[in-house]
Amino acid sequence: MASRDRRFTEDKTVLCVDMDAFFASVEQKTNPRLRGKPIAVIGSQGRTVVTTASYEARAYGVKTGMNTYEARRACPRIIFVVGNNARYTHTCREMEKIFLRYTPDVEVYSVDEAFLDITHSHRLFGGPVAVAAKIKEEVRDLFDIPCTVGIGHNVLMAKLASDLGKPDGLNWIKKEDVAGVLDPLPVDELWGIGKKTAQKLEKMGIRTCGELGRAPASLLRNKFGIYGETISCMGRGELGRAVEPTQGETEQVKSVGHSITLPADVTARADVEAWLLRLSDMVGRRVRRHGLMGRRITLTVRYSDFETVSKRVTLDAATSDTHMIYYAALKAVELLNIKGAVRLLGVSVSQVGEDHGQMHLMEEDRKRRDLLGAMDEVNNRYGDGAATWAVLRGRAERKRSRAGVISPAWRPTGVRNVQLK
DNA sequence: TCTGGGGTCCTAGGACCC
DNA sequence: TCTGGGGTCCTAGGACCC
Repeated sequence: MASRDRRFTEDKTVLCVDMDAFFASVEQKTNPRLRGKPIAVIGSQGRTVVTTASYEARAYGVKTGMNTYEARRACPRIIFVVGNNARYTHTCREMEKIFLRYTPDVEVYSVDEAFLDITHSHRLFGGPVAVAAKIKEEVRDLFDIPCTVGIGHNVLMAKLASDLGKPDGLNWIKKEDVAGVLDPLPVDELWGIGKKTAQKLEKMGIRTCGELGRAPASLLRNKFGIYGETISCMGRGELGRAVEPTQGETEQVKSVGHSITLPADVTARADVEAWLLRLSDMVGRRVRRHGLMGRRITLTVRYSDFETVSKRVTLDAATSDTHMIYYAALKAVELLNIKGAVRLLGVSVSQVGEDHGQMHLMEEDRKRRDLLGAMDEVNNRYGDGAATWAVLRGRAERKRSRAGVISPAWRPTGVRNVQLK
C-alpha cells in the first residue's frame, strides 16, 4: 500500500538544500585559521570518528566514519576540531527562516539538509532555478558557507540532484532527463539503497538503476518483500514520499534515547550502573522537557569485540521518571546477563506518547516528580550536571565530557534537538 | 589512539489463542 | 495421540539515513 502510494503520486517541484561539509564549513567560517586547511569535526574527545571532513581533508581521502587514527594516517596535517552543537543548530534555525520565505512546505530533514516543496510558489520568484539560486546566494551572504541545491520532480530526484551537484552546485534533473541520468547510475547512489542491498542486487546481476528499474518487479518482490517494490520504483526515479513540513516544537517522535561509547571499556557492575543512571537521567530529562512519557525501555550493550545486543523491558505504565527508566535498564542488565568488557551503553524510551498528567499520584510519586522538576530547572539554568545523583560522584560523572555529542541527524527544534543545555 | 550517536522502518520467529 | 493453521502480539536484530 505504501509502495502503491509511492508509485502514483503526482509530480511536484522539490528542492533539496544540502550544506556542503556543514560542520566543517561552520568551523572554518568561525575560526579563520582553519580556512583552507584539512580539518575534521569529531564528537567529544576519546574514542570517536570523523563526523565531517572539510573538502581540503577529503582530497586526502578522509571520510566520515573514519576513526581519528585512520584519518591522521590519510592526512598527517589534519586538524581535529571538537564539534559545537549549539552553533550548528543555531545556523540551521536561521537557515530555515530563509527557506520559509519561498514556501511554507519546508521539511528540515536533518541539521544540514532540507526539502522544500515549491510546486505552488516558484512562479512567484521566476521559476525553480531562480529560487535555488536565490537560496544559495542568501545562505552565502548570511553565513558565508556553501550549499548545494538539487531540483527534481519528487524528493528522491531532488536528493539525487543535490548529491550529484556537490559541492557548491545547482543541479536540476528534469523529468525528461531522469531515465538518462539513472540508466548508468550505480544503485547505491540512490537514497535508500545501501551497501547490503547493493551487494544483494549485484548477485542478481543488477548494478545500475537502469537495470533495477527494468528488472521484473515480481523478482524484486520475492527477494526483498515490500521493499522490493519500493526499490523497483526507485530504479525508475519514482518515489512519491511527499515533503513533510516540519512541525517544530510539536513534532511527534517514536523514541528518545542516548548512548555513549565509554572512555574505556568497563567490566565492573558498579561502573555499568553509574553510566546507566547518567544515561537514564539524560533520557528522562529530554522526555520530560517535551511533556512525553514512554512504556518501553531498551538497553543496548556493545562489547569490546563490537558484538551489540539489546534487551527491551515493557513497563506496566508509561513513565518519564529517571529512576523508573534506570530500574528498567537495570532489570534489562539482569536479563542480558552481561559478560565481558562493555564498550558502549545505550538507554532509550519508546512507545512514547504525551504526558497528560497523572490525576491521582501517590504522595511519594508527587514528591519524586517535584524533585525531578527542581533538578531539571537547576540543570537547565546552570548546565548539564549541576544537579546530579550522589552515586554518580567519582564514577561516570567524573568522566563526563564537556563537549557533549554531535549528530548530523539532529533537528533544530522539538524533541530531536538533542542539546541538554 | 580502531571503529560516534541520533533516529525510523521492516522482518523473522516465538508465545499464545482459537 | 506423532502433530492443522490462522491471527495477533511481542521482541531482537538488521538496514538505512544524516
